[in-house]
Amino acid sequence: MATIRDVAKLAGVSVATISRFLNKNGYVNEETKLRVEQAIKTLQYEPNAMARGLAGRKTGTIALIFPDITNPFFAELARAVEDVARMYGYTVILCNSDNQADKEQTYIRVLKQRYVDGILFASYSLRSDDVDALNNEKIPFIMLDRAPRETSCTVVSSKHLEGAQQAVQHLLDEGCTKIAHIYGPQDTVTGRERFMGYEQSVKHFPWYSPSLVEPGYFRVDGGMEAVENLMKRHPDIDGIFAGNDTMAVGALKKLQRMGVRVPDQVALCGFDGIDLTVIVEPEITTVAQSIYDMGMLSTRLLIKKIEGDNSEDQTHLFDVKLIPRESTRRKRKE
Amino acid sequence: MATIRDVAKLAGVSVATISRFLNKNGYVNEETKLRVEQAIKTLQYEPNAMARGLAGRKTGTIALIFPDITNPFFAELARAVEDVARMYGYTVILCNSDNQADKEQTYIRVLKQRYVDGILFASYSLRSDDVDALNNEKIPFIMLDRAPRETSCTVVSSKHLEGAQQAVQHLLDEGCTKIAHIYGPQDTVTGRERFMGYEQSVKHFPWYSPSLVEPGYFRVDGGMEAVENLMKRHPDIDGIFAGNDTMAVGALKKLQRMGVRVPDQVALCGFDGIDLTVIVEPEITTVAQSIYDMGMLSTRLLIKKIEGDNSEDQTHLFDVKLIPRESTRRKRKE
DNA sequence: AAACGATGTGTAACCGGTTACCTATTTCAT
DNA sequence: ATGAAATAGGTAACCGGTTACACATCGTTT
Repeated sequence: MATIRDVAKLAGVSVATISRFLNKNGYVNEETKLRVEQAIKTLQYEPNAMARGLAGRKTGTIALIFPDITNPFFAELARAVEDVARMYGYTVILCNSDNQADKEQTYIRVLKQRYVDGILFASYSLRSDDVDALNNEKIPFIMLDRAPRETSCTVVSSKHLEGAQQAVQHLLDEGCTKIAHIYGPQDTVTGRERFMGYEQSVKHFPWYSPSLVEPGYFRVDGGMEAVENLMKRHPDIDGIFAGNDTMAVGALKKLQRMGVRVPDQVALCGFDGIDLTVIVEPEITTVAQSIYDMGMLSTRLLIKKIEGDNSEDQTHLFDVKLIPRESTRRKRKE
Repeated sequence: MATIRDVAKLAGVSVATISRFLNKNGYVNEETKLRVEQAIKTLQYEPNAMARGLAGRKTGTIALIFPDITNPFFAELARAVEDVARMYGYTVILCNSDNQADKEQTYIRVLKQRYVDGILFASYSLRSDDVDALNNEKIPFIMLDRAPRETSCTVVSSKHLEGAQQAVQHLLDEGCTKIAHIYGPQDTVTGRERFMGYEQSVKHFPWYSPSLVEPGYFRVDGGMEAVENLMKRHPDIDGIFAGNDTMAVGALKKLQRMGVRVPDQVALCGFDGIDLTVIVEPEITTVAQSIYDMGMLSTRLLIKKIEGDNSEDQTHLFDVKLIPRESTRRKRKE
């Protein structure tokens, strides 16, 4: 493989000129440019990213740390991140943390060694002091759906609380008179805020009871189990708001197995807007997040930071949108 | 950040000794080792991967090129690859090709620049001469489900043909008397071999007709459309073998919409064994590939190659396994 | 006693870029 | 006419590792 010195020799200039040409900084005469271009072409020269990284402390690499690529939500996010990164000439490193703090720590260490230019976090186990550490080391990073207390950093998230309220309101509008909630892990912002949204929307109703909520761990089987418990306690439930789509899918499955008709007997609404919701029958009403857009924005923000943007850290909140589908389309009482 | 020279100074030895210690090659006195260890700890020294890569031409990075991370099959594959890679101290770069040759070309160029140690291909647009080029440049790589003609390389794949035959046989065993096939892209090995398996299994039946097959493009909507066309042409179809699970899910959806009972009226079988098949109701019978295992094996093979294994290129064929589920559980005629 | 291999460590070149600093010429405003 | 600014490009140090080679010591073999 040709090196920059080979090119310099062939073009009859110094390496500095080649470097200036490549990086488009400093002055290079037009004629010289042509000669350099020619030399690069004949030698099929490709600058070595390793050397570049070492000398310039830029690797053109960003890391994406999240729980599990197998989860459709994160897969879509990853897709957006990779698309944008490629557009800007960056490469994406994939890190599955399984929400385990130690894995995350290892990743951070390894990524530092590898001089990644920035990190995108969509994982929940990060502690506040880890965030501080990153800040101190001046590694640009963005948090998705997670705002560490007290430390300033850029956060990209959705209006979970508002979305949850919309979901419950929608169920009420469809005529539901007793609405349960399957909630996600309460150590996540998403799980917590959606729970709160539900609670705030229903607590003033006479039918409300704390036994109308059940954990579902953001998983399909969790949703199934939750439904079973809920229906056992309250056979007269006629609406369920699941804290995410995965649990909603599980809920639907269990309801169908139990012979409960959706939406006539029980209406069901999820949260996230992943494709799974339109794959099942009936299709599930959901509060859609702009997953792809969130991925795009966070990547753009990260790259901006990497490339020297020093503006204040900000929290970006995305609107969510209720998408009514069959799982809540109830025949109205006249 | 501390460098190797800082460590050397503190430990009172030369950089060579530190390097030898770190890489466990060459002799280092036991007492010296202790001093070096101590120095590394006090300075919180982390070797710089960039410098290592430049000097040693090893980056500890492998790339995974496939169509789309959003596809559950590839997501699971990616998960396996990342898990194994992490175990061996490698980092995974994510590349979505969308099966576009130009994107793949760009990736290969970029990845070469970045000195990835090896590449895992699960994308289909690669041409034979591209493979040759990789071979010439001595970049270790593995192909998943794709054997380029004439060039030798390591391939990891499944017994698609056999699996397809199993699927059809299973439908026959369940009493189906007219079986259609929704096929995937014929420029993919997977699509082609499964089609062939179907054809070979049914062509000798009197009911067989070429109009019993319909393309579904490996997509949900493709599966839906295919079912519509098939049922229009042959309302008496009582079994469908879909070339992958995604299309099977689409087929199920359309059948349900059309009011066709699954499995009583039409039995349905997919291929791949992704989670989607147990999320829908009824759960879909499928020919499961060992997706995770395939990912693990190919990553192991790749890393072996990277670390100097020169043994002959081989083709590894995984067994597939039919998993009977509700979508084919028909009441037998006595 | 000489020769040899194993052990232990240091020196310095090298990997392939970037860039601070320097020199030289040309342009242009005062 | 003159000095500042813009243009053009070269030299060499530097990024932080790896490793070939040299050298020294010590135990073992012949």
